[in-house]
Amino acid sequence: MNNNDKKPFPPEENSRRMELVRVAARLFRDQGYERTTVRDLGQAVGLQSGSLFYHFRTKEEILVAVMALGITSTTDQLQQALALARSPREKLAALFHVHLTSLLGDNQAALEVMLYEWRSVSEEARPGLIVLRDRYEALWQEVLDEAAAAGLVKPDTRLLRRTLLGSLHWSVQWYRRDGALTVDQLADRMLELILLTP
Amino acid sequence: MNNNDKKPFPPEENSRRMELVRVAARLFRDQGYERTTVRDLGQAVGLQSGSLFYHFRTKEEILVAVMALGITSTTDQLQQALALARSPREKLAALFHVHLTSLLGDNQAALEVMLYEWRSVSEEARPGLIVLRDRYEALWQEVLDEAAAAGLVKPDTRLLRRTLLGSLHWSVQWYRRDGALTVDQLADRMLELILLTP
DNA sequence: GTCTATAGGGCGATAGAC
DNA sequence: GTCTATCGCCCTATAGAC
Repeated sequence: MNNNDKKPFPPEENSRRMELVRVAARLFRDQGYERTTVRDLGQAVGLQSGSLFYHFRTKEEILVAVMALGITSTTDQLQQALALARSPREKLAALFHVHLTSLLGDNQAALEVMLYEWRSVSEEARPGLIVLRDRYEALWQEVLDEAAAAGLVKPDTRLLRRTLLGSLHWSVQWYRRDGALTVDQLADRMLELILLTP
Repeated sequence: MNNNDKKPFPPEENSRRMELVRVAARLFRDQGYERTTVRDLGQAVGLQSGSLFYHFRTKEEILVAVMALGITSTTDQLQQALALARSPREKLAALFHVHLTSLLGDNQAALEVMLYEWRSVSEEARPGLIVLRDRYEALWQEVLDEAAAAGLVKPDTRLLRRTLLGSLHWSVQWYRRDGALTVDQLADRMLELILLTP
């Protein structure tokens, strides 16, 4: 099976392809997409650079796969957490905890690549990723609207969504895992900053 | 005069060099530093690519000059605005207005490059830029501490500084100049989101 | 200060053997 | 599915003329 008959964002069931995507996520995050060569990537997974092009048509296709993984797996985690939450307040907390865990936790470099490598995505590939991003942000919007209706946060929820996501995204620039705060503590304190009722 | 006898971050008095930096800022912001070639830059200023290296030793030196310009000019503007402000509340507003004007206004691509191209800066060049960034953030910290003492914002000012700067930085990803909000209106509404007393 | 010309190397991607 | 070998291109930076 070659990749020509794949849908744009398959569930990455194929484990070899999935492994490549995970390794690429780390390299792209650490060095940037443009600075990471296909030779770097091949070496990191124990392949010659040419062999990568059996699994992906282009280097950009790898980037798109990384970004799609980052946003879909975070969306999945958020959906699971929201299903367990039993109040607007708990749902609100889930937004912060899932996002920061995905961004700062030990498993995921992919979400960070999603946030910081948009400029390297071609016009053709953008729409598909935007759909995935919008789906994630729609979950945020729902929860924030519910929280505002319950008097937990200020009512300007569209701007609130954008500012909060900006705050969380930026945490990768300064958060240190060996610092004073755990990821969960950070999530709690960031939530506290925007709550109207302590 | 060659560039070998220049200080690390001169006031960019030389107007030819300054022009190069301004044009580079726009290209680096729009295409990214790595994707922008010295040929692109030469063409944009009407020079052959080789001629650029009379003004700068390396391409990276251009990036560093852009980033230094972005942060120092924003710091200057903030200092001027703070000198005119006559209350903690006015100072707080100045933080938002200056930052967003610098980031989203018509004159500055340099600050955006400062925020998003750190990965391309060599280890040797980073410390100098970090000093400039810390100077800017120290101004923020002072004003936020004063605002917290006056009961305007929550008291966790170190985290508040980081989350607010993240919120503002992220605005470049979604703000549209032809949209419903002017930059000043946006600054007011973002400020409103974190004020304890309306 | 800017030009022409090019050195010297790295890049993404392909072809064909196994 | 992976390897070896390599194509053709583009990159930053330099040398020397003007």
